[in-house]
Amino acid sequence: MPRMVILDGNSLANRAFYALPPLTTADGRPTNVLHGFLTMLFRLEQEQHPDYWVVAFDKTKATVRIEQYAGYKAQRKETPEGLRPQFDYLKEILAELDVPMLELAGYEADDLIAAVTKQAEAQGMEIQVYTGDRDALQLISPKTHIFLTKKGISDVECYDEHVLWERYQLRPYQIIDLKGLMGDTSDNIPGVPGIGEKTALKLLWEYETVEGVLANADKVSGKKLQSNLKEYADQARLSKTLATMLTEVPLPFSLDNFIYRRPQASKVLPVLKKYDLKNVTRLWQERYTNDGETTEENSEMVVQAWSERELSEEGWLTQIEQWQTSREPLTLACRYEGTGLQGGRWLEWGVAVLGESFKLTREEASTQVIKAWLDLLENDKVPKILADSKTVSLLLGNEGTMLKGVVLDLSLASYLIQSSRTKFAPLDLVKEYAPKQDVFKSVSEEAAALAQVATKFKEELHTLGLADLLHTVEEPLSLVLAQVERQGIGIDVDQLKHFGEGISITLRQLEQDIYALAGNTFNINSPKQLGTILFEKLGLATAKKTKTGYSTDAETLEELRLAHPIIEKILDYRQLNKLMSTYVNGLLAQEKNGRIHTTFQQTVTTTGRLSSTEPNLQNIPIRLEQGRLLRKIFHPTEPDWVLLSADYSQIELRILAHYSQDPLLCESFALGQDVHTRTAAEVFGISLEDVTQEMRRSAKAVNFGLVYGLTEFGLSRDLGIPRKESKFYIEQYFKRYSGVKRYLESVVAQAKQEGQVRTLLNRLRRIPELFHSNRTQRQLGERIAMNTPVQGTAADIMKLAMIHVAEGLKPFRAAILLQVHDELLLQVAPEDLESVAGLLKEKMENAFPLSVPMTVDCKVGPNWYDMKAYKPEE
DNA sequence: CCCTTCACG
DNA sequence: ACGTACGTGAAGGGG
Repeated sequence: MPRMVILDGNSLANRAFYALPPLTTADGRPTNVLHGFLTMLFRLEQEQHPDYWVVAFDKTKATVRIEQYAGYKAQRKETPEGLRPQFDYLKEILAELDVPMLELAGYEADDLIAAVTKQAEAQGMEIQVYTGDRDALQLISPKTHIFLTKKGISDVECYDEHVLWERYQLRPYQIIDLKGLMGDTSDNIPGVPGIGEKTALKLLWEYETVEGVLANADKVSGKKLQSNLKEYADQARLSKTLATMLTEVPLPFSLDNFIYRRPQASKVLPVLKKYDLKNVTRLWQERYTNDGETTEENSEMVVQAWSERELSEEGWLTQIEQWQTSREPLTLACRYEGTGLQGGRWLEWGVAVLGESFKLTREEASTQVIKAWLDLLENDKVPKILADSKTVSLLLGNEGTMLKGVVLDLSLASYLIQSSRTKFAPLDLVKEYAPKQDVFKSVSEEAAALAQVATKFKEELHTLGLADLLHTVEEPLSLVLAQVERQGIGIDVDQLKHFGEGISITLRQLEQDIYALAGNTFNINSPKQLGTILFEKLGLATAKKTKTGYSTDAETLEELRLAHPIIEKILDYRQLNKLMSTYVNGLLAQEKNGRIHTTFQQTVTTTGRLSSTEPNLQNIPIRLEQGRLLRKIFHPTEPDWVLLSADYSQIELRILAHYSQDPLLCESFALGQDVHTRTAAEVFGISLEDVTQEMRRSAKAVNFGLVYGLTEFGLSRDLGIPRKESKFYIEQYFKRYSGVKRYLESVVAQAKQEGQVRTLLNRLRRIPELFHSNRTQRQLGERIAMNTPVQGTAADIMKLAMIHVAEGLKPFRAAILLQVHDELLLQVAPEDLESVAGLLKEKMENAFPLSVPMTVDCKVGPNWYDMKAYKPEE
């Protein structure tokens, strides 16, 4: 099917103008719109390969709509100074690019777009409309998709009938009714007073159209609303008319004028140069020179439409029966409501296998078919491929169903292949190999597409040596995480509220004190207002750092502590306010039945660590006593059980020792010494007994810095010492620990050669920063190269340990509650405490033996605050 | 929506 | 001369 891409020139130019900083040529002509528009154009051309394309522009004189309504667009501001000339520049460039343009006296871009869309549809084309204007959603059809700019300009979001329905529960034709009711201030479409988006949607869900709403004005709830609907009925109908895009535009030529022609360098490069468009030129060259075209065409796949088979009830039962024994992998797509534990419930399944696809809908299937289907999901002999299996298994769990037999989780696979990715939804995964795929028309098409890219993912996993990591670590771990999330941790709501009340009282007092000291009230939480008070009103020492104003962070304030009594109050206030808003209120908002269930993200970090959200339970305060007290509210979910924690001691330094094989560092761990004291002794050239607390503190900071990629700046800031001194420490360190030095240098060297680093379990991180044009970025790249193998290996080992622990826990009354990077928190029945602690220590220490010993320390207590060291018997 | 600040490993 | 420690998530302000 030929593909037509239509761009709304005015809307996109406006977007670009406001989204981008005011760039200019050397002689001062504005060019930000050119940058934005052309970047988007090139990207779209590369990803979509249009067969036809056109940019539509307004030709505003005496539009048809002004005849209908004098106020139309009356409110619209004059085209801003910097934007107007850019339309001419843009048209000049588009002409050189051989991109067809369309404008017609008396019509807006909108109407031209509608008209072209209609013609193109009639000729059986697939149409994509790019615009920032939501009005265009009315054009959506099975053949027409709308790409709305999100933030900025080149980031777009594809809307089809399904997406529209999911967002608004509206059909495309209702978009004009929506506008009719709520109006549009930017076009000065009045709508009905008092009706915004929320109300308009509610009315349309009930009565479908403006006419339907007006006819039922008596029935709607709310007196004011009723009278407004009656009073402004005509205005609503007029607004709807104004919002309707005109399709009956006399287009003077055929669509053949819009056939895509490949731009020619001889014409394009001069005009890009004329407007100083360096970045755009670079994009152009990447796209059209050095045979980018051919290699890309070769690697790009197109998803085939698999035949979709409809099954009768009998058909389903026999088919499921066959799948139960065929051993053929089923690729599954699941549509659901809610999110995992939060009210997750499946609605539809897509199944793809052997070139055929199927759709199972909850509403339509008989109970018998559903039962057979769920049995199939629970059969671990039936191999399954799907994306984000953790969420799917959690939502199935809500209704007592298990998901077993997952042999490939595509989201996790994609994360290992490209850990810097941020999107892992099915469509994003498919687009990775089939960039032309913009949308799934059905859940069965989704499954078929996933099945086809699954092959590519498997190839890629093997090429990169990541299959083992996926199958032996990430996939089994996702099952463990699902259990942990469902389990949740116990929390004492009353105690938390009480804690919050205490804080509130102090907070109110501090607030009053601060206002008194400042001489007036202001918003203490606003760095901007606070900066004004401190540095202008009170005239405190000129701010140390600025970026978008005065810096008021704790580090800056700490230096001003003695300068004014208000500083200390503000620091206290900040600390307590953080506790109150993030922790007290944040946790209370998440509590359900005395428990909190976090979500562990397994595809977020670039190093392989987990992250925790909604709420984040990996950053519960511990460093300061005031915050640490909060840990009292976390307790086991079972009465009389206890919390058991186990944390790796110095795991990252041990990994560094293993990698570097530095004799001193290895010896230190082999002998079970305090590694910071030993480091101090080496750096200061004294015996262990002579190391002071101060020296140990310095050495500890050096050790800390090592894993981050040590810098003089960082160390001097951390220890509050001059750069000279930190430089000295680092030199001394590397003199004694020359193996560490050699190792770190070799990691960086290898990373620069390969553009990537790996962890012990082969986890991969690419480091484009190493080749960045900016020196700071390149240095960051070097630190990443030093840090990632260490941090990532620690993550690998912990993940492996979690899998072994979860397995070993089965005979016992115990459960994992949390993972905090180098710590596991469990709850255990007292009678199993000793066995479980022994098991925990054993599994964690031996998860992946290194050339230096691993040490795990256990603690036990009734809550997460009152934890006492616990040594299980051997 | 981006920035600042601050909580953790 | 510049600007930096590595990896995260949440809340609040303000454009």
